[in-house]
Amino acid sequence: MRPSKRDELVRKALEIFYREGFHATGMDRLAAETGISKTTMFKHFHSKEELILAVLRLRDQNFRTWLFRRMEEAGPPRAQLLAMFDALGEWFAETSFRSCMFIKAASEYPDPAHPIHAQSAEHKRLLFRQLEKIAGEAGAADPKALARQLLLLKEGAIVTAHLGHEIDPAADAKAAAETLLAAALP
Amino acid sequence: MRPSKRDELVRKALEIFYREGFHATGMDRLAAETGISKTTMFKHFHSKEELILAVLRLRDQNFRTWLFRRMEEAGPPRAQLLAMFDALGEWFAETSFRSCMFIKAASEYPDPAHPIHAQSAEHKRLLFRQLEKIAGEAGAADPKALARQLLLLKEGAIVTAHLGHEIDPAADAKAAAETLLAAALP
DNA sequence: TCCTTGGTGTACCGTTCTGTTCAGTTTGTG
DNA sequence: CACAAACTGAACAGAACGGTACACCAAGGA
Repeated sequence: MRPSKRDELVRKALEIFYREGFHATGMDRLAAETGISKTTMFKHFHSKEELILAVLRLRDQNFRTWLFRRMEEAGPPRAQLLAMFDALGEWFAETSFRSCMFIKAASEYPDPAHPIHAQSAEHKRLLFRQLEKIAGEAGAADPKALARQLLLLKEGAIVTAHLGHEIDPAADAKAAAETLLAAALP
Repeated sequence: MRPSKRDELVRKALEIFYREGFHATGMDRLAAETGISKTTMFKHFHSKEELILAVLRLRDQNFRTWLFRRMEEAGPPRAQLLAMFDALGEWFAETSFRSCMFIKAASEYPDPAHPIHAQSAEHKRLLFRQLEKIAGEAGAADPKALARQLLLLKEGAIVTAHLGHEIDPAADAKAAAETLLAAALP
């Protein structure tokens, strides 16, 4: 039962930060909504920034696990790449969807040298690595280039789903991805 | 000389909000950095939110004027669509580049019903309309669909340029756009 | 000349921010 | 039972937050 409060705090803080934003959520409100005393919060994390970094680590784990699992279930590499957009579509359809936590974090901490910004960038790099690997397995002549293009569609779809007027950005992205795959795969 | 202070305030606030973020920039700091007294600021805008909305209106004007001019200079419709990504590349290369102001605004005001969020969405819709028009002139069978796909690449490139590790997201987006255009145009 | 309009400077209001202090209470384990 | 670790509530700093009050100044037009 040792680190349960800590984990509980990070999990609940993730929800609240994701819903309300980082600067807009004070530590007092966090304590009130989680039911965890401020004293305990600051015993586990010496600053709000440390807590945010822990939240982003958890989000990175959860998101990559979820997405990669969904992709793997699709079978062959080419289908895996397309399955990413089906997974995105399900995510966008959730009522709790509020864009990508890392895009939001980078928006609120725009200085690239800031730890929160840097850690958000790291998440994107990990996604790229995995996509590059699958693109290679699919037989792409330039797996890096294909991965970069597919990720552009992914980020664009996320932003558009949050901000745009479009009905189904995930479907648009998938259609575009099919065109790109047709051109990049043998 | 009548409304010069007001315009000056909006212009300078735009810079600072863009660089630092909305929540992170207080009205006191805004007054200090612009040299305009807080009294005057609150005489022109009755709240911080009103000022932000004025800033976003200015940004929308500036950005659309700049981008559409760059595209028009490229000549025929197909070249115009591709020229968008060249313009993005120049923007990303500026040292002051810090992502898209509207994506950031929507990140900090995540509730879609919030005026700031809604106005940011309106900017994206105006971009879509223009792209749809050009896609139609270029002879696309489905101009709406093509415009949506190209905008996904644009948003993705912006986010990646700000957050990612990639060297030249604008070039990646342009390459992908060429593939999409080849498939969508006669 | 007078009077409006736009701007200034400074002090202030109540609230909220991150972070701390301290005395006291639970809780699992030897 | 005893002990240490974890946790709590409430109060408190000091700064920053959005926003206001008030007295004053400069310029332009009637």
